[in-house]
Amino acid sequence: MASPTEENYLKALFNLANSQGEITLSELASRLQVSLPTANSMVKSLQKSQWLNYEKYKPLTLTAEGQLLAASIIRKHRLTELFLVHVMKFGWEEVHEVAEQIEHIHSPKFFERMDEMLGHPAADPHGSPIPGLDGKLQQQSYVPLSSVLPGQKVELLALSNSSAEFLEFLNSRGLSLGLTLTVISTERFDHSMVVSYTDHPREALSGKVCERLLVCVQTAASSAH
Amino acid sequence: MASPTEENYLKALFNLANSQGEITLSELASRLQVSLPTANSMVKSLQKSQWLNYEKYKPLTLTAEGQLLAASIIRKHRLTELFLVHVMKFGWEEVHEVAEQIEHIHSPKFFERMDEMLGHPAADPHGSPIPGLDGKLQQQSYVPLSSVLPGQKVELLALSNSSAEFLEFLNSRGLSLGLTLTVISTERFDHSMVVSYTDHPREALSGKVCERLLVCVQTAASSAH
DNA sequence: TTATAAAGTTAGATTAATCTAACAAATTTG
DNA sequence: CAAATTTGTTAGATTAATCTAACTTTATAA
Repeated sequence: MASPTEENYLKALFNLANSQGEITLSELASRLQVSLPTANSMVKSLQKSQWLNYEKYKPLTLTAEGQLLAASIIRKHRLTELFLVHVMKFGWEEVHEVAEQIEHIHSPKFFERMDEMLGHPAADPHGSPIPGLDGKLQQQSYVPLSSVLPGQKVELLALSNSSAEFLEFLNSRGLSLGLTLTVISTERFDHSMVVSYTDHPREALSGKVCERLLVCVQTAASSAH
Repeated sequence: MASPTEENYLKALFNLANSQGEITLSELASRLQVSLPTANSMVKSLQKSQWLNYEKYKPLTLTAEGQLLAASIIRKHRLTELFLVHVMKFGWEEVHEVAEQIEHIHSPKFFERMDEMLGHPAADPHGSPIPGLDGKLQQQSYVPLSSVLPGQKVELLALSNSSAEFLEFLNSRGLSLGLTLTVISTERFDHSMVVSYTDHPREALSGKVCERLLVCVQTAASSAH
């Protein structure tokens, strides 16, 4: 069984692999704020546990087992964040630190209950996908509202940034997650957009705002039921 | 800050002090399933952190600080158990192991939210009191039903043992926590009792059962509102 | 293409938590 | 009260996770 420390290394390796592709030891060390020799010796021990492929001076890659384990920790982290926000009424800014601790709890049932209580969500409040129990990441299908063309209907599913001020602004416009928006027009010169939604037939949103609203474009398949 | 290991030692010391009074090193070691030298060296390190009074060959006592810290961990443990049962629908038998892990989470808000969601409970499902934020244990006012005199009205608040069979038995008699019972008579020879409660004007309970039902005798103060 | 810089490795030390073996103090008991 | 037993202590080793210092390999660049 992996120690919390090992789990943190696996998580970092997984995240680096999914953004950079190749992982170097220095990247790993700086991500985890440890010295190179520390990362080096941990890498050797993760190899011994069969979670990592390691050869001297070569880039690092997770084994299939390592990927599965890493994904399960990220799944626990993201479920926890959602649970804290939706069930325990935490603010989005407050959840990360606690989730970093709770992700290391060993109890399949605990996290499956969270998942049930949340209705099997596919993404956390920041729009990051939640790996399934099989360790597979659903490909992230969110796009910023700013990239949507006029006439399209989209569902507001996440925010790329959730400062208190931004949330207040959204509240003041009656914007909340889950809402369906229709893009009416876009302004080429400042990238602002006019959209319509419940009780708001014409609302203008600045380019900055539109970049931060993550939406899912509704296809025939996703809007049918 | 205390490590999870140190927290477990403090918890054990607190519990031993509250049941045995004097704590010996061997009791501590056997409670925690570690060797005597291990307990000995940890005891010295707890002393250095000012949580424990220690002198060679003398019994162990927690400092005021140590008691406060220990109580806060027990508070987190018991709140977690209740939260798992009442909010997350765990069975009583399943909660202990998870609570042993979650009690080490550092997040005042997390546990205060649990406390709120549970309505500031004073005792866990086994009848053990939950220390307040000040580290004080409400004096446990539960007594076994077997020690209650005929004619008295009591409230069933906890069980001293909650095996699946016992819970099933209670269900079959319509007995549940929170119920008000009136003791009709006791049998001196086998310690069985006859009690009455909702829809059960005369129910005989064996001495064994009566010992396991923890009740609070209703005073004028506690039954008025 | 060789010199310098960056990245990676090895060696050796430290701290926390654990162990066994050996010894010492305190307590129990014949 | 002295012998035997229990309890507590010290010494020394181990493992995980970390560090600094010194060195080597790979990459960059003049």
